[in-house]
Amino acid sequence: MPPIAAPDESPAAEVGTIHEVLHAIGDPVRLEAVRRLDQAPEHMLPCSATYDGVSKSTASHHFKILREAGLTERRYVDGQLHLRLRSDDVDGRYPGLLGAVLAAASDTDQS
Amino acid sequence: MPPIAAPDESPAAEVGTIHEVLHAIGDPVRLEAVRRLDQAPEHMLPCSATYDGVSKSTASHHFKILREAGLTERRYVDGQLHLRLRSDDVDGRYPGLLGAVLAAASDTDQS
DNA sequence: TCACGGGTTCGATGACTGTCGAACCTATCA
DNA sequence: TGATAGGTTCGACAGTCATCGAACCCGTGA
Repeated sequence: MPPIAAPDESPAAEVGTIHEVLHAIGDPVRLEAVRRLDQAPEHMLPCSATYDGVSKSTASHHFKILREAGLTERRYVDGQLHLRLRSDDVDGRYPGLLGAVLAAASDTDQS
Repeated sequence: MPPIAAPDESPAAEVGTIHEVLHAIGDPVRLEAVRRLDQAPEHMLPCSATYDGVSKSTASHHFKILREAGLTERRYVDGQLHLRLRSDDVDGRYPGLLGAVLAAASDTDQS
């Protein structure tokens, strides 16, 4: 079954301002979610696979921030809600930003 | 007179973690300061030339955050305290990050 | 239809953070 | 030496924000 947009998510939000984007990835939990999405097939993961160490409700709050900053969107895959990183859109708006941030975040993760 | 390090600033701090750096530039006042420094000769400006719209004490608080994240250092030039952006060090640690962030910040500034 | 897994919203809370003015510090100059 | 410009530290404060559990919502399957 191909990815289906979540009900309230067509069309996707615009990529936010640089301030919004930096604020969104400036939180460690959110940066980690973005990093995992970036490394996942089709940049997509079930929500629950994007975080550890916080509660479901805290995670949900973080998802909202990422979504509203235009970094992610929601998709139903096989009946389960996934997050997809909109790296194409973000890269179009801020060339090189995600790459540099994620390279740094991955270095940190491996150290 | 060549730039002299401020008294408590030899050696310069290390460039901080990606979390620290993103947090530092995630504030609009601080991002603007970094943007101005990036565009200044030798990436250096008098402190007072790096901000508008906040008080001296607030600015000083922001300078401290930038400095402790390893993004800037202090220098006396002609008897006046300047800030210098350590773009070489930051670029060495996080290649492409500053460039992408500042390109985005400059786009925003010109719009 | 009911149960369940998975995610969202709400309200509360404590921690964090940007902000300011006052007092202070530093370098410079008359 | 005293004054000044420019920056720092301190304390206070209001607003923000990450966090949580409870209640709720949604999609799915028995």
